[in-house]
Amino acid sequence: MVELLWDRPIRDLSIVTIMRGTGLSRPAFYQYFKNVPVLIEELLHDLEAEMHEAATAWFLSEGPANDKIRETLGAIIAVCRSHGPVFRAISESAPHDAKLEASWARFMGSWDDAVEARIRKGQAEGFYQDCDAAMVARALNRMDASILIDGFGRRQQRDPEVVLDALHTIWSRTLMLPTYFD
Amino acid sequence: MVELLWDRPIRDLSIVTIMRGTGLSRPAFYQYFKNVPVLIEELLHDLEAEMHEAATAWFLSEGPANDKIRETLGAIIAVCRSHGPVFRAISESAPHDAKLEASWARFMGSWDDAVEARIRKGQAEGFYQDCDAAMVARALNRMDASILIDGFGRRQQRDPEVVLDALHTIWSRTLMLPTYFD
DNA sequence: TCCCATCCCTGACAGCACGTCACTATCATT
DNA sequence: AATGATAGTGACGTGCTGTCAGGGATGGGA
Repeated sequence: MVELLWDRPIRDLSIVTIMRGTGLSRPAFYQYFKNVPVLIEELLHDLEAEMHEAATAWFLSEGPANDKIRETLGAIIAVCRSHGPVFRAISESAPHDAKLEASWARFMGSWDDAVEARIRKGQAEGFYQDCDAAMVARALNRMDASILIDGFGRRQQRDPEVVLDALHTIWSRTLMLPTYFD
Repeated sequence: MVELLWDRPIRDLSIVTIMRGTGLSRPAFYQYFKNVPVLIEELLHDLEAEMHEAATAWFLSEGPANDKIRETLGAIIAVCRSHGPVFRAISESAPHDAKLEASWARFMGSWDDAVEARIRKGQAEGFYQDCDAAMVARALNRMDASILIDGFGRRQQRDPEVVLDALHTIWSRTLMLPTYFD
């Protein structure tokens, strides 16, 4: 099914098309998964650890850590380069299933909390500019999610360097005090 | 139907639920619209002019125009405060319909082009910082879309001032040379 | 007043995808 | 060889979509 997601839009993801690749019949699907949204939810769960691990560089850093921001964005991009279509499937399916919507909101919410906390820490230390940490964290996270899904959610992907540069530009100019630019 | 969108998630938007409010039967829907995605596409078309008009303050401005950025963001927020659910419906339905997906991509693409052009102009004039104008424009636009739909896409909306401050913070810090901050 | 043509609307139908269930085939164990 | 468990399927009911032939109401003309 993940193979399908690389080339097909979400609207082609019926249980028939999923099972077509397996040589099994449609009802066989229900012996392994409750339904498609639950399957997608499991894929999200599998990726959650990998994503959070990718972000530790900045989350656990001290000081302005502008290079850590770049490193973390790069690691996140790397995850999306190999699993982008899964994230696309999750975000596009979420509005159509209550449980998946809740899982996706919780996933994004945990990022919002972590980023907000790290921004507050940098502000308290005097390295980051003043701003509404909660709302800015939310906005930057939504930007990342949209751009990553847009750029790496299907087979033909964008140039990772270009995306990294753009995101890092926005993150660092928003957060860093000009003094602490590398 | 727009009334429905204020309170119901997109998954509740069947033709039966749409027609329930009209006192007419389900087939009557097809006398006025080809299908639901086409109806949504018409709503998008109606909003397109209003949105572009909201952004003229910055697009047509000269110089750094940091206040025009804020004014334009505020005007866009105002449109979303009254039509947010429509934008939510469009963005959430787009992946499930090829034509609507194309319309939505074209709509966002025209914003990307306009913002990119304005950034380039500011850079040429020496008021805006150097950056990949195309990719940064795309990222900022995706951020706006996500945050606006998230914040104003249903009845219970966020505080517009908080959203405006956060977005303006990110836009201005990303684009402005520190010299030209108001 | 009566007729009829036009338009708006509806009941009913076929198509499609989903989720379930009773049933079968296969295979390991005794 | 008999038995039990497990994997897999055909067939059914449901809900939604899009279409179509038919039924009323409305309004102009004889």
